[in-house]
Order: sequence, then structure tokens, then C-alpha cells
Amino acid sequence: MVLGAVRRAGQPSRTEIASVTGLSNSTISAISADLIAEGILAETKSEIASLKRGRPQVAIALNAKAATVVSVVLSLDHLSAATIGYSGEVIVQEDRRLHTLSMSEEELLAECVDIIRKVVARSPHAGPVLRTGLAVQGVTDSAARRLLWSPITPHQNIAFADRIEEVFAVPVSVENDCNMIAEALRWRDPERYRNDFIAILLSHGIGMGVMLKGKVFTGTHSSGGEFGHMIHRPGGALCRCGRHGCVEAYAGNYAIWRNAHGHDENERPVDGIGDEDIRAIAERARTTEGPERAAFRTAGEAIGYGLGNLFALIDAAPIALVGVGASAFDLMERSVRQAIAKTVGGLHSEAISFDTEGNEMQLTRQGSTMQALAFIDNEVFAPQTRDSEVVQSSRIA
Amino acid sequence: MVLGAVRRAGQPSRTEIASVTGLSNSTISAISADLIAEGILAETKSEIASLKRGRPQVAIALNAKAATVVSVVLSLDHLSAATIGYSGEVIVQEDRRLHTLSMSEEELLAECVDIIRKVVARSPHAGPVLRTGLAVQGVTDSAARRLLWSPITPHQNIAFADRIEEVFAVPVSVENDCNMIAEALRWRDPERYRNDFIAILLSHGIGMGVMLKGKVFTGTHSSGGEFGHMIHRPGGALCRCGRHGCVEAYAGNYAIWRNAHGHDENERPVDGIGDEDIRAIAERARTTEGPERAAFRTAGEAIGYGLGNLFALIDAAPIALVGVGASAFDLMERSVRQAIAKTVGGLHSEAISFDTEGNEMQLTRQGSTMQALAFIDNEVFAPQTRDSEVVQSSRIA
DNA sequence: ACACTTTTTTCGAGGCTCGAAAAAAAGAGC
DNA sequence: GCTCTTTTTTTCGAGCCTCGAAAAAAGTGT
Repeated sequence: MVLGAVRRAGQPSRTEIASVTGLSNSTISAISADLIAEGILAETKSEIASLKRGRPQVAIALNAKAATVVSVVLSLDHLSAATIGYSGEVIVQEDRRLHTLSMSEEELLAECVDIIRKVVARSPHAGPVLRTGLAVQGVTDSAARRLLWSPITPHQNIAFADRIEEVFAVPVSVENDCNMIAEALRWRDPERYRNDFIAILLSHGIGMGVMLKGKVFTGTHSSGGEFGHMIHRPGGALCRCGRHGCVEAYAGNYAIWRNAHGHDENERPVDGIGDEDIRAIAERARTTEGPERAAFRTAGEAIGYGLGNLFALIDAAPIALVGVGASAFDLMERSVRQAIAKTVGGLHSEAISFDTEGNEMQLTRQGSTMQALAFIDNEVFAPQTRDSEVVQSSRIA
Repeated sequence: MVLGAVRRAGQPSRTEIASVTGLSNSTISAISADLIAEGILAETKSEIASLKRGRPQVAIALNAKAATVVSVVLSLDHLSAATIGYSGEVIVQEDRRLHTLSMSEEELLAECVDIIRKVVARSPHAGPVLRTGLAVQGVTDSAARRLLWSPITPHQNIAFADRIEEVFAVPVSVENDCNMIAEALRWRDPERYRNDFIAILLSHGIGMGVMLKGKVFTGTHSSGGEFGHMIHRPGGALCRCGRHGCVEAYAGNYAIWRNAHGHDENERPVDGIGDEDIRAIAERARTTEGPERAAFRTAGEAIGYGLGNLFALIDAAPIALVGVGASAFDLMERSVRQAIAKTVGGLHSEAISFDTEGNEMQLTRQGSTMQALAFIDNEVFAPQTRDSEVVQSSRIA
């Protein structure tokens, strides 16, 4: 709790921590003394001229060398890893291009292990590595140990956590990229993205991260939130997943490309439609009425109905759009809102806010990092005696 | 925690409580002594012959007169209320027929107040009323204070909790009926319905209660889970809510009736299709191929696609079917499963279990009762110092 | 009656939190 | 430079909750 407060506030005084956490000054004093003795926190000379009378506040900060986390982001043809100090600063980062679709499971694992080894080796003065967070495009299990399915590789059910832990003996979590984006948004802009919001990644596929009541929402077994594969039109357009009528089959990169080029909606999805292709189509759509503009309208409609169905279950919430599709949202907003208006969400169709947020890679990494750091805060440095579980089961509600 | 354990176990000994809760014997001894002194628990002469050597166990039970809850269930043209003792036994029950659709908001409120007054008056020897639970068909707010929208009345946003609290000075909660059904199922059959399952009410409208990770799932602002108004076919059949293509517009009583009679799917929904009508149509569907059988197929398809979309978000989970439609599930199962197979849920399409559970009214009441009793356990008799909220906000995850 | 078994209570200790009081570390005023 | 004031931080004792160990209680078996 104290660690969380310090992480959030940066360099708070003990008094500030007390007011944020609601604990008394004496308690904070005792706890921070312990944590400083353990080398987790440190007093710093605050640069803030006090300007006030009275004993000056002593700023407290996280000790950057108390721990290190490794954050790995794996997406289509791209692998990226970084070491991050306990106070959240990036120490070393490394990026690689690879061809994920053609790699074997073992090659993929080896590549991950190798890049982790590299960035750790290049961080000789960092604290001990206590956690590795792997964010992947695709469906992970809810225990965050496996990649169940992913569009970036033909292999399924890859036990990333187990395999990497075998090598490094550091706890590993495997998380869905969009869930990490949601974490990052909450961290970056808690004003706008507080307890309930939805992050949607519009790219080759369509991903979603849902924050509900301040927690990332996951399914019962998997990371859940497979927004892109909700069925928009039963028996409709052919999706990359082999089914018909998924939202993605209307709003994914390949679907927009397919529609913009006037191809049949049951034509096999084309791989490798890049961001540039979509931007080019968007440019043409902005200048002239034609199949390009219609393609974005169709995409917007699918997204709108999908959101409407989502809102039927969880109520309307602010939306953050990420990815190349977000940059073309001006072409879709109208049809998105029109579609939502035809659903339960339509009650507040005007009030729903859409914001486009920047670089999805950065967001993914930041979310993964913050989650890993929070894990160290809550489970390593301040392990909870988990009786809350028992409370749960004995409660009815 | 102790109260929950006793409620669940019935007449446990102190040792049993200790093993269930995970607390030590000494702690249980101290807590139960306090609770007995307060008159909340009581030692009872257990009828169980000990049969074993050693000091015999002393059974502990909830003191039935420690408190009373009033459980009110409001559904289409029907109002029912009961007083229930602290140990869960029904003291007095009263049912009324009324015509909810034509009543004014004030009449509805007055009727509720009156029936509560009656059942309480007829329970002179009961303990103090400490909680009233109102379960209603329709959308309630997530704070459980208002009925936002309901198919049983044209009025919206009725502040049941405030208005009834004004009269009786007893805390009131207003909950969605299907959420209460889910609570009841978990209570009745924790083997089958443990942490993750879905209760679906197939009746005039279609309701859903979702249990996720052991908690009833609600939306950000409302009770959520408006399964019946997820859009199955954009621009499709006319729904009672005025929109087109809702699941309900294919699978609600009126939709089945409409299709079975060969009417146009855009024909205005007919009120008052009763359970008998549906049963009659089901009977005919079972004997001969024809529009009746097709109607159930269509209904099953809508439900299946709806479930598939739900599973895309939360993963597959066991399903409990309630209401008249459940009795005709044999006519729908095939098309339900076929539809699910065409969605993300299709991965485990065969493994998904469907069970039909009995009387929805009874389930609703029981869920409402258990929730009210749990409220008394956790908030009145053992109020928590709610710092978990602070923990939440200072955590990242 | 006595030994044995199992449940329940008692007792002292440890951990965490708090409020009140004391101590520390400045600025303000003379 | 000294004292007063203000604010932060620490110290101290108390209260609450939980636990383990030991003791007490209440039966059964012989």
C-alpha cells in the first residue's frame, strides 16, 4: 500500500503518504523506516524549496536498484525487450525484427530467452531481476502462464512462463497486449481512464482490453475480451479465424483492404496488409466517395454493433482507440455512432467518448512494466497473508 | 466470516468453523463467545449422537430471532413478499396479482409498501427487520437503489430503495431478478454452480445473471447483462424494446409465438403470451415438423449466437436455464449448439453444459433472501473497516 | 474408577495500527 | 544570535486481533 502510494506520487513526504493511504503518521513512519532499512525505499534530497515554515518534509522515493523487471513485448514479426529499474526507468532496450509466422515454437522461445539474456547482460549495474512480464498479441490463459492462441504464430498453447522460468528462475507472467494497454492508460491518465473504460486496438486484428471497477477484466479461463471475434453478422464475411461474420472480418486491416478493393467478403483474408496500406486507403477515402469510404463505413458499423453488444453486458464506458485504425477513426465515427444508436448502448450514444491514444507498442510495454512492478510491490516486497480468499468463499455476495 | 461459515454449514461445531475458515480454534472460540453474547449465534443441542470418543462437539447455529429480512419479488402482474428469519426460514409469505403495466409509479410503490407492512405485521414474534431486498425484472442501477428500466412497467428510474426506506427506515436494495437467480443457484448447488456460470431466464423477455469469479457480475452503472438485447441480426426482427435484431426478438415468448404463427418478424410484439401458449407451441413442435419447430430453431440460433458472443468476452461457462423456455430447451438445444459452434465458444461447444432449473420465482426469492442475509452478516453484525478500497486505488493491478 | 480421546477455553505473546506527546528542523521576528 | 512559531517526524503506550501451547472439560472404553 505504501509502495503503491510512493510509486504513484513519485517523491512524497511521509505526511503525503499518510493522507493518500489513510493510515496514521505513526504507522507510515514505522513502515517507511522498515522499508528504508530493507533498501526498498530511500530518502532523497528533494529539490523543492520548502518555502514554508516548519520542519521541512523529507522526500521518499523508490530505490531504483531495489529490483529490476524485464518487459518483453511480442507482436507480429517484432520482438522487443527492456530492463526497467524499480522506480520505473528504462535501463536498456532492444528491438528485433523476425518472422513470427514461420518460426517454430522452439525458435520463438529461444528468441525470447536470448533477448532477455541480452538486455539483462547489458544492465550490469541494475538491481536483481525479480519479475519478467511478457505481453503478447493473442489469447493468454487467465493465470498468465500460457499463450493459448495468437494470430502471430500458428502454434498454440505455448507455455512461455514455464519455459522462461526454467531458464532464468524469475517469475514470468504472460499477458494479453490489449490488457496491458489498458493498464498503461490507467497509469498514464487516471483522470480520464479511471475505473471503467475500454481500450481497443485496431490493427491487422482487433484486440480489446477492458477495465472494470479498476481491474483488468479477464475471462474465466483466458484473457478474454475477444471483441474482434464477436459475431457481427451470422454467416457473414470470412474472418481470418475461419469463422464467418466476426467484427474483425469487417474492421481488421485485411477486411478494410478487401472491401476497399471491391473483393468478395468471402475471399480469403490477405496477410501482410501494413499500416501504410491502411493509411493510403484512408487518404483516398478522405478525398473521394467510393469503395474506400464505404469500407470504413462498414468497419465502423461492425465496431459500433460490437460495442453496442458489449455495452448491453457492461454498460457504456469511455473508449480509447489504439493502432492504425485509430488514425482513420474520423472515417468511422459516424457509422460507429449510428450503429451504437441501434443498440442498448444507444441510450447514451452521444455521450460515449472516443479518444485515440498513441503508439501501441509503447503503451503495451508500459502496461506490462507497471504490472510487473506492482507485482513486486505487492507480492515480493510486501507479501499478503491471503486470507481474503477465505473471506470470499464464506461470503455469499 | 464466521457467520458465513455457520450459515453455510448449518449447525457446525467450533472446530468445524475453524477448519472451514482457516482461523485457529482459539480465535473461533473468542469470536463465537462474543457473537453468542450478542445474541447472534446460539449453542444448540445437536441431535447427532457423537458416537466418537472425546469431548462431544457443541453445535452452533444462527439465532433465528437475531434479525428478519423482507424479500420482495416484483414481476409482471405479480407481487410477492415474505419475512425470513435470520437463519433463513420463511416466516410469512404473501402473493398478489396486479396489473403492473397499467399502474402508476405511485400505485406500484404503494403496493410494495403495503405488502411489506402486511407481512411484517403478520410476523409479530420475529426479530427486528434489518434489511429488505427487492428483486425486480428489469435493469437496476449498480448501487441497487433504483429500477432504471423494466418491461413490467412503463415508468422509468423508480427510486424504490429511497421511497421504501422513507417509510420503514430499513435499508433496501433493488436487484435484478436474474442476478438473484444466480445467487440462489450458487447457494443451492455450489458443486455445480461455483464461481463461474450463467443463469438465463427464458420467458416473455430474456434475462441473464452472470456469476464471475464467485461474484455476480454487474455493469458499470446498471445491473448489466442485458443478454436479451444484444443484437443478433443487425436490422433484423422487431423487438419489444423498439430496436431491431435483439436476441429477444427471436427467442422471447412473443417472438416464438410470432414465428410459430407465421407472422412477419417486423410485426409489433404481442403482449400477454403466457407460459401455456409456449407450452402448447412446444407440444405441437414436438409432434410435427412445421413453423412451430422452426420457431424454436430460430430461437435456439439467436440464443446460441448470443452465447457465443458472450463467451468471446468471458469464456465458456456452465449455463442454467430457467423459465418456460427452459422446458422447451429440448427443441432448441441442437440449434443452440450449432450456433455456438460457429463462434469463438465453438472450441468447447460440446463441453458446455446446459441444465434447466426449476421455478424462477422461488429461485429469485431465495437469491434475494440470501443476499439480504449476507448483508446483515457482513455489514450490520460484523461491519468491516473498509480500507480495502484504499488498497485498491493505491494498487495498480 | 481410571485411562484415553477429542473439543473447547484460557493465557501469554506478537504484529499492526492508532492517538498523544515529544522531538526535530526549519523560518520569522527582534 | 536568540527565541518563538510552525510543521514534520518519531517515540511511546494502548488496543485489537490472531495465534500456539497448555489447561480444562466432557465424554467413551475397559
